[in-house]
Amino acid sequence: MSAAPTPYRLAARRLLRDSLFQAAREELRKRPWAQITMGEIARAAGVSRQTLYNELGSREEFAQAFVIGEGERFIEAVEAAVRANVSDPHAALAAALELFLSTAREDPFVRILLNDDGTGGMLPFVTTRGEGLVEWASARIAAVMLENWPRVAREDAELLADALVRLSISYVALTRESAQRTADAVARLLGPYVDRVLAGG
Amino acid sequence: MSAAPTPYRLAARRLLRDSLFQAAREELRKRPWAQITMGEIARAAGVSRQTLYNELGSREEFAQAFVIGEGERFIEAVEAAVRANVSDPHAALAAALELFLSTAREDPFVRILLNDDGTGGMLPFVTTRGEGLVEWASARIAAVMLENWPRVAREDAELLADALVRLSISYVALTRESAQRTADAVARLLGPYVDRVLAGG
DNA sequence: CTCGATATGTCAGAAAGCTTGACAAACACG
DNA sequence: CGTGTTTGTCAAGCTTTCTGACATATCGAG
Repeated sequence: MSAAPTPYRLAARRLLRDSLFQAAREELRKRPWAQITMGEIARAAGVSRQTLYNELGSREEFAQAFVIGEGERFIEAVEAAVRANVSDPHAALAAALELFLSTAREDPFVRILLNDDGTGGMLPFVTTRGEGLVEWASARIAAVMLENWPRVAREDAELLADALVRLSISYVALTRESAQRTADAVARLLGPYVDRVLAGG
Repeated sequence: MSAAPTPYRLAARRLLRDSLFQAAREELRKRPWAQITMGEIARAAGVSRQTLYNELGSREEFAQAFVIGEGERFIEAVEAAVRANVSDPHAALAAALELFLSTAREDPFVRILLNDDGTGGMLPFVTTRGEGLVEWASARIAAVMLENWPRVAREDAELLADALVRLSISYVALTRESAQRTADAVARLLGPYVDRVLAGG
């Protein structure tokens, strides 16, 4: 059926997607999402409109994939924070969340997201239309948990990861306290559950 | 006729060439040039043999292009050294040469070149078959000279650059003294000529 | 509300690039 | 000297991208 694509093919594919996302990123610096045309993105990437549709499906799918792509920048740091605190799960939780919150707030793209006045921005793609993003991020988080704490049941890890991702998004969107205090608070909140699942049930 | 290629097309082209060069680089770590097949390079890059030939022409042309590609790593540092010494051309000359010699000697690929026992290595492609390399490098050097010292005549810059490139290659291939002393010596040797052409005649 | 303009999503056909299998010529080795 | 490998090239087949066109949906102006 689908034979394994050669290394070069894979790289070319990634290059294409990256070019399109890069183009979108640059357009987003100039005007909000609603005012950016699929055709403009394609043209800015130096590619035909059809190619964009072939690769990303639709405007909706493009936006979701784009948001997930932006998330890559954060998830790696988060995963590293977890791995650096394998011996102390509570600390890992707090560190990862704190790292995420503090770096996200300084990120140019996140700032654009937060500046959304509700008319034509990309905010829906991390909230109401954010299924893809949440699924993707929580799968990554659950994976890193299972990798580092093998005694945790898959179901438990997935629930925890899902909740964490949702809380993280919420706290980025609407900050009450410092990243530090927020992270500690969430760590206290979820600590008991963590202890329970770590004990194996 | 040849319409301007779009950004993505250019990037894809570069990706292809880079993949092929990368593959060659890795093969060269295992065995000498003469024992490496065009087919092996293509396969290692995940591309068909035909594509390699379409892109690079022939084994000979591939080797020349490859050597020039490796040269990119050095020429940038050299150009930077020149730009950092615009006010003192003698110092620029010495600094650039010294930088080139000392970094080149530590470079993995250059070491492979120097280990050539004469049977089947790539050494010819920087010496007897090095027209492409010398032309390319001296054009780059001449360009950076003309850019920084506009009073110099094109012809004079080209002669100087050509000689410098040839001397550089020779000194890398066959070192007598430290990079420092060699660079100073060459700077003394060519200093008078530099003064003359800088004076505009 | 309707009209006109623009954007989305899709399609078929042309063009470009990559792959495959084959081949003659050159070369290398035993 | 012959056998096997490599080089360089070709044609045919696929895949991907481009182009122009189209129906449909959406938005703004009058």
